[in-house]
Amino acid sequence: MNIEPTQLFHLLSDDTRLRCLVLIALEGELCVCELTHATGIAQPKVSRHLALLREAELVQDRREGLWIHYRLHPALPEWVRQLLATTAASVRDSVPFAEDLAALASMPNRPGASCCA
Amino acid sequence: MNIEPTQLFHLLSDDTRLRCLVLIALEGELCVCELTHATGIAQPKVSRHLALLREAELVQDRREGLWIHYRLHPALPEWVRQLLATTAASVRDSVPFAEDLAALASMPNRPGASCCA
DNA sequence: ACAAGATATATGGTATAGCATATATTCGAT
DNA sequence: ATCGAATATATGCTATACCATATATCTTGT
Repeated sequence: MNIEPTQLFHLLSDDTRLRCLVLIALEGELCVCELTHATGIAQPKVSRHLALLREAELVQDRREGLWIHYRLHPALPEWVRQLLATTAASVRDSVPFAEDLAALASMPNRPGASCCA
Repeated sequence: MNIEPTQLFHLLSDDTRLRCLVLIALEGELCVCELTHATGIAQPKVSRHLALLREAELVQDRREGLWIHYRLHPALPEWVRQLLATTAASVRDSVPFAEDLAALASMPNRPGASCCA
């Protein structure tokens, strides 16, 4: 992937996209319903913004039955990965990110890897 | 300063602003005519974008005679400073940033600190 | 048939560009 | 000292392009 810096920053400049990306960066892999539940944002809106992140190859999707899981794209350049980590670490304790993480943690019936012991 | 992450990223998502910020981050302090010369962007355009960066307190200006020098704002949070450094380091060898740096280096009569021995 | 997710379209708001012009500061001449 | 010109930078104004939202609809898998 060979994203222009300005394009990267533009993708990060939207609330819906940044919240989803921070959650994905911190949790590793999340499906749309988890992102929707965590943020309280309408599903079509989440889906549309995830599509933009996917088209730019910032995230990669993986289907598993009904669910589609999103994770950071494996081919992400190191500086982008580092930038996302720095950002996620610095915002995870402030609104709305802390609330998103809390809502995600208390979500019942999560489909992802958080299933068993 | 207490900038919202999305606002920060929006400011970085414009070519003119990012080029100016990278130059300032790498050079320490630059005046408008240096930024104009280095980038080849029209002066009013540079000025207007610097004003946006100044209003967001990403940069600080200092008048010295005719010249107004811009530097990164001293009160910048550490993670923002780190993010800018990571970004600048990773783009400084690619277009258009490398050309900007070269044009700046070969600029005659620079007003800044590059004066005397 | 139902559930999860994706997409199309219309629309309203906002950012940007470009030109012209305004302000500030210095310098030279009288 | 004052006036005027020149240089550096900033700002009004307007047209335009872009982006995000919302609603409805479509697709895919069980």
